[in-house]
Amino acid sequence: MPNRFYVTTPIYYVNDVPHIGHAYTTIAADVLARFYRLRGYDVFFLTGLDEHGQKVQQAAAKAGIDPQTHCDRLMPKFKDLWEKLNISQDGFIRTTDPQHQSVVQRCLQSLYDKGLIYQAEYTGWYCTFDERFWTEKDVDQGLCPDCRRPVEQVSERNYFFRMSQFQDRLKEHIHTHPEFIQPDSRRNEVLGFLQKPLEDLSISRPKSRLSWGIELPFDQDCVTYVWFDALVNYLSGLEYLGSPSKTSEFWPASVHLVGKDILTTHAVYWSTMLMGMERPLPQSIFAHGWWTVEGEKMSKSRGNVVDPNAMVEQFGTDAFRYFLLREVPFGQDGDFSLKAFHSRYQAELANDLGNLVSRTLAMMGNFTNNMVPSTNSQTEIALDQQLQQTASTLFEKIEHHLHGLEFHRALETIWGLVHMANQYIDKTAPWVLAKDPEKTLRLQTVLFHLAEVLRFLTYALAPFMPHTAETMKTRLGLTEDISSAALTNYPTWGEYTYINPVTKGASLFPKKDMPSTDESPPPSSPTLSPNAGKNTEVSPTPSPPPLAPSDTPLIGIEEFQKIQLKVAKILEAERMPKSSKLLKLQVDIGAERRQIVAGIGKKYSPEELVGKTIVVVANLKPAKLMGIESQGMVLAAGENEMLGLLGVSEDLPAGTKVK
RNA sequence: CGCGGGGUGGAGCAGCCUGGUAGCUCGUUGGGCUCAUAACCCAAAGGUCGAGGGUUCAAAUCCCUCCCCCGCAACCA
Repeated sequence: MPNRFYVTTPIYYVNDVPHIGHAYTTIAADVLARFYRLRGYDVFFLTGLDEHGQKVQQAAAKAGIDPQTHCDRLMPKFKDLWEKLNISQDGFIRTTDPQHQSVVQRCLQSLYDKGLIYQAEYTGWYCTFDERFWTEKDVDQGLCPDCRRPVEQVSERNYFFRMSQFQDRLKEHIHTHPEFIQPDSRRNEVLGFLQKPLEDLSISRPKSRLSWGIELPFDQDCVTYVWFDALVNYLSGLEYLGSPSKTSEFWPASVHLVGKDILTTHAVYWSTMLMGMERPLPQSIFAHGWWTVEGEKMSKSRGNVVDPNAMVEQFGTDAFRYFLLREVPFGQDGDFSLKAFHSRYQAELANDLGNLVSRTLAMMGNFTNNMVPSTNSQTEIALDQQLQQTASTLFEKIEHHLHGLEFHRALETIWGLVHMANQYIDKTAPWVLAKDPEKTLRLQTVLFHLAEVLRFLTYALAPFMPHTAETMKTRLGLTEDISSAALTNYPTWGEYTYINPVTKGASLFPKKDMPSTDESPPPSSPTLSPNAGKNTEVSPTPSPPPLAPSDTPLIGIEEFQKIQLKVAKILEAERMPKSSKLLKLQVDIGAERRQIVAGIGKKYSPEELVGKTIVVVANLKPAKLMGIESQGMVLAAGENEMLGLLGVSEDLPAGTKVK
């Protein structure tokens, strides 16, 4: 009976624009899947899309199409990207698949039948605009903490899953299964979360508020809430996308890869759901880190979201895959910078690996007529043994590192061999041997050793850089299959008989100029809706909803004239205590003096502001900010982040009207 | 005292849990080589391990205090 390996990515929210975060998880899963296939395991690799929920419903309504059509239109951006990134998923699930929906309903029904789902009245503060509930604590003076509109107290019928029942069992499980939640720091986080009493989980929404979802089998007025729908994909995908005979054999999953933001959901919600359904828990849930971009948090408003498509165009699929996994340990946060990418590309891919392949094959072309010679054991020396030794232990090490999801260490180890091969060439100096006819046997031995190293590297790289491995295989004239079950046993040094000529070919990784930063990718396709709300946590990096200009209604001139803008001079400025953003300003607006609190403290220091001439709204209703009254508002540019104050180009006196 | 992460040669990091010659990559400098994608190989220089105090025969590592940076939360009239 073959070993089995079942790996999943989260299902991504279809309304999101695919970015580096999505690519990261999926590439990692792909490497694992490819590696275990190579090792002869029976592998199932599942990824897909979460297509239900409010944001989809809204976006579709806005586009004037039905939600399913909307999803069908968006789906290819993910599927195409996975193709481009050489992702070898065995199943691509969509939560709108009818089969998925029926599995979800079956799960709901089984929990309901066991008395694990009950109905209750939920009362909370509801914001109609955001269409969401807030807790007592969130609500600020009767206003929605998000949009500052008034909230109202609303009660609605809801179904709850008795999650609280499983709290102790879950804690126990985590304690007795150290591998269950990884890395360790995350495990502690979850245990910390479980210190507090666990509440029951709301799993339904009335159709009146949300219709785009899966109907509860026991109440046609409700749909199930996103989490229940989404998490069940890990079971349902197996059931109808996997080969039927294998369904039961693949569960429990070997590893769920998730972003750190959705760890609790998986570790707690999903685990307790499985307990309720009397299914075994996954062997492990691994939470990886997040990427910043050039040192900054990735966000749409900053416009620094990395489009994987653009990276692939610039550096190629394999280089992108390599960089993501090599740059940062999988459990940690990392920074994506073009400079770092370029530097690794140049040094490690072009110079170390690419050049190794190139110089080796060139020597075979020059000295042995493009053939791999055979070794002559009599001429072997300690140096050769050392190389053999390192190559022969390579796969054990890779397997060890991949078992712990230490992709970067696996790659580091592979590059250790690359490095050693380059040293070997230098020390053996084949070009010197080639000049001396008496050294022909030794030359052949050296070149044979180099061929073997390249053959081993080909296998080792196959899961990480499938295309490169394929090219190397062709160049070396290998006849072996490097895609599946080829490493059921690790390769043995010297076992392979080279019969085909080698071909040098073009550079594996041609040198590149440092790409200019302003060569940013074009904005995403106009059919994409910019919505990605907070309830889309199945995707690794939910983005804040950006402003949609088209939503802003036009106003007439008379309305604009209600706003009284004036030129003002800053007299004093000081920081508000305990606030990083707020500054308290005293400004002169001609006739009077005003105190204004402004959120510009990140960009400006109080000292540099004094004496500046700015523009303020003079007739804004006063408000209190952190206890201090603000009698107006300064005008500044920028979306989420304040980028600059508005001034006037002429030196105008304070109080001048602006229109 | 809101939560968390971090401060180690020019840059980016490892080491810290389980005290005992401070390590890696890049960069710099010098050298070697000419098979190769001006690539490769060797060597050297460069560090009060944020500050102070404590424990110890011994502290980057353990304990206390302080300073600074970065996320999150709050704040953005």
